[in-house]
Amino acid sequence: MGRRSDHSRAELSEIIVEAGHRHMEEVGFAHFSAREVAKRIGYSIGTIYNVFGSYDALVLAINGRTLALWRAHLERRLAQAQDDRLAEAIEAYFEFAGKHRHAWAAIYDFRLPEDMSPPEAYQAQVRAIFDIVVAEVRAALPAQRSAEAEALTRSLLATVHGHCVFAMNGTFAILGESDPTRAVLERVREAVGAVTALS
Amino acid sequence: MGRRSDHSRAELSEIIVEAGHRHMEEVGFAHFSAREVAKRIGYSIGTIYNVFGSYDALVLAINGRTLALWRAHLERRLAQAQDDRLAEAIEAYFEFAGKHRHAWAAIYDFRLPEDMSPPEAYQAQVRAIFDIVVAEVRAALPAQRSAEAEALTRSLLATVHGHCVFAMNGTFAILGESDPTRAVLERVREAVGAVTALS
DNA sequence: ACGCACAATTGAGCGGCGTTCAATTGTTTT
DNA sequence: AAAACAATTGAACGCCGCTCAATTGTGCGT
Repeated sequence: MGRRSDHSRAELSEIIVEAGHRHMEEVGFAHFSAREVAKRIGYSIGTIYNVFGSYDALVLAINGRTLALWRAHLERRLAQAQDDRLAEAIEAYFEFAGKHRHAWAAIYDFRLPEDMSPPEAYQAQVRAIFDIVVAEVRAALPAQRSAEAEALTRSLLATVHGHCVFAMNGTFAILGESDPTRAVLERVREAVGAVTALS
Repeated sequence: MGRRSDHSRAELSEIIVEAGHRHMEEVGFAHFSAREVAKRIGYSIGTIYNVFGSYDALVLAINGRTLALWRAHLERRLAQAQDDRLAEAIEAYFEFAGKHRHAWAAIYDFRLPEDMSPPEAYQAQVRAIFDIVVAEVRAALPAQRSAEAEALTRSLLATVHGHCVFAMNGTFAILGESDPTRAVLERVREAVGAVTALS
């Protein structure tokens, strides 16, 4: 058909995303380049564009893979969790961000044009992670208050995320915070405790 | 001396940062360009590099200006605050981010090389904003607990920041959160309340 | 008056980027 | 054998960050 190896679009898409993810992991969003991904898999730049159509779509696919890995990491850590599952989830959040700094940061560094929203598959990845955490928050809440689990989880995810961002981007270093996970665990316990307290 | 207008380096630096800030505000970090800044002020690209030395230093100067504007905004809103000063501070945080979306996001989109840390003047801007908030948090705490104000403020800033990020980047839209400031205000009240409660 | 050091400014040139698309190659189908 | 199809290429375009030898005007010493 074409020439050298002749993968189907679907196969190539996999290969590109995998190599792209590695490249992102190594150099970070600011130095990521579609041309370099092409070079690494031995294809030309044109092929990347035939498969993904645009730089944005390529980055979105790579970030989607990062989200999938993140979710897998979270599930693995929760599967082996003892009693304190919320603490385990928070540590898993920080651990993934720390182990995959560049790929993790790329999720937030990349923004698609203001008038577009991410494809459904990408949004589903976000919700999948959310759903895992909702289950843990709901389990930590009194049964008669479990209707509040989703709203509380959105807020607690944002809380954990904020601490993680400040830990990774140096803001906490500037401000003298040395133990971000302890701090955020306190915040989460207070929030859960506040719901539990008023029975 | 040179030619057209012959500003001193210090004057030019001001002019560049101002035009650069406007450009950043208009197009965002991803489409910001030093060449475009030069074009806008009627200078050549070379002059930008004579003054700032690198693209990174230029962006850092522009982000420093954004932080200064942010701090001024915060002070203005707190000066006209009624009773609930913490709520006012949170609203000011969100309001600035909303009014200056692109410039605000650029503070976090930009990362300097891993082995470098931001110049002291930049760090001072971050601490200046922190100090304003510390004063408010301390005022909300029982007198005998004010030693905890700084650690708590670091954590609460991260909490507010996380909610603001999710509000601005669409994560809250995906998850169905429609009132982020209400949510974060609850978290802040719980955290302050937890310190106040155990006398 | 003259020359000289100095400060400010230029812009062509380099390599790299995202993006496009006519051309090429090999496989299927007819 | 020819026509349709799928995969792949890479030169070309306009943009980017960055460098630096050359240029222009000012003020100062003599």
